[in-house]
Amino acid sequence: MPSRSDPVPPPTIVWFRDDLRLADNPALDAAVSRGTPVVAVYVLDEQSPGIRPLGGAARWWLHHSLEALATALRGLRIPLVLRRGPAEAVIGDLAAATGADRIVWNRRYGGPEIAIDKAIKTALTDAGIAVESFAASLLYEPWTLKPSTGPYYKVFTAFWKAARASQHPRTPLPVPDRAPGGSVDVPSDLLDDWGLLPKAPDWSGGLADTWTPGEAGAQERLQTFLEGTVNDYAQSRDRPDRDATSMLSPHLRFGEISPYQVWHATLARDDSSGADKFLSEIGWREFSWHLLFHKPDLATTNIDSRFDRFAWHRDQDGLRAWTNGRTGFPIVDAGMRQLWHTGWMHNRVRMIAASFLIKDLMIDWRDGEAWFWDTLVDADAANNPASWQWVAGSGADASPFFRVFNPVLQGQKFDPDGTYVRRWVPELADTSVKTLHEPWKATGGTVENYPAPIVDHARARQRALDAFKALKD
DNA sequence: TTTTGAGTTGTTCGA
DNA sequence: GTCGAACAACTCAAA
Repeated sequence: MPSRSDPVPPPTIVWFRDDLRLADNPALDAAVSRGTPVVAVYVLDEQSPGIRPLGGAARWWLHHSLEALATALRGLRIPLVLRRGPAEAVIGDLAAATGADRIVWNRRYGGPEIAIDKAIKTALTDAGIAVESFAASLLYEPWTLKPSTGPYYKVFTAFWKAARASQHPRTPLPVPDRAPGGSVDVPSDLLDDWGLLPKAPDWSGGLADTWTPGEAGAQERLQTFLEGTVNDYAQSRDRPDRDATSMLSPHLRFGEISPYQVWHATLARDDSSGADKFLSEIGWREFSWHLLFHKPDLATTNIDSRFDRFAWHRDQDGLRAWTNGRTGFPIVDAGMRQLWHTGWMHNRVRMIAASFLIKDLMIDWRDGEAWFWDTLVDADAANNPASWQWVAGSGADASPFFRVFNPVLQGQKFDPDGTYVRRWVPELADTSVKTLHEPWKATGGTVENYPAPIVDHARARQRALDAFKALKD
């Protein structure tokens, strides 16, 4: 037992970033296991070079997730210090103020984030403070998988095959024990002062109705998914009218749950083809980060540079109709309204909506990516741009240019009863299922309050095929 | 070095 | 109604 006169040992700082959880958190685990006081910090960094500011929906999520994290950490006797500013300065100040002799974090994989972390590591090490980092948010860190030819994987199937053959993901760590109490008392910002929540207008009601940010909410979502439809997942995942997907994406985005936890829980529950399919979606997340690591400007630059000369249409009216969910194509509008209301859109509908923007309207995929970045609760620096480039055909392993989704057929195929459309487009609630996905064919030709289609899809498709075909010359 | 098989998610057309 | 082919080559990754 330490006596009163013992000097307080220097604390360890745990820097939380995209890993807002206690369980399976290697950095936190390492800090607590030292047996000295622990200080946790989260830095809202909107100033370091290259950092992309969070979108509105993500800011809402972050606020609630940090609240949950602070509460959970209190149970471990660890204070969560909130600081705003450029990370290098903030972390340096905090290390000095606390007298910490060690700082730990879980690694990040975006270009600017890697540069920041590297600079901080150098500065702290030079100052005699130990730095240790861990793998926590990816099963396969981007540099650990390399094809026998070429610098990185550009085809998902090969990537995933190599990944699965390389190693089995480690077993998740439990929630650590309580840290020893200490007299570390560090001032913190007030979360409310960060202004992460929307005001005037507060558009977050639909988000609050849909989600429970935080580690407990993430675990609950995983359990619900695993108890339900995993074995049916391969078939049902494409149906936006059913609750057949895990909806774990925002929890994974903020690291409230780790892919290791998802991996092991899924396999413990089920080893069917549904589980396999679900895990391959985890694989797509890994693949996107693999791409971002090797292409840090993924959000701004076409992987296929031929697309640099493509004459995207500057169609403000079209873009506005799309963002507002008023294109006149029910499945597209339903998706865009689901996105606005809940901060999330079903994967199948994301593809349809993205294809419509890019191919039917010929609007730059970056405009769509930016809208999703602002409105999705799950957008991250890798998956959002990688997916948009995939639909555009400019990305790795991309969709061929002649693949143009037909919003009517897609609606009929994946929302056959119209349950999804009726839910999100109330103007169409009473429309017969026969014309629900092409309401311009309804008796009378129009549906009250619902817009006429802003393009003729057949003609738009041909226009897109011609334009994209010309790219290869 | 060269060869070979393969590549998330579609649509349309004609037989 | 159903089915296969065409759509466009090209690049990737492994043998």
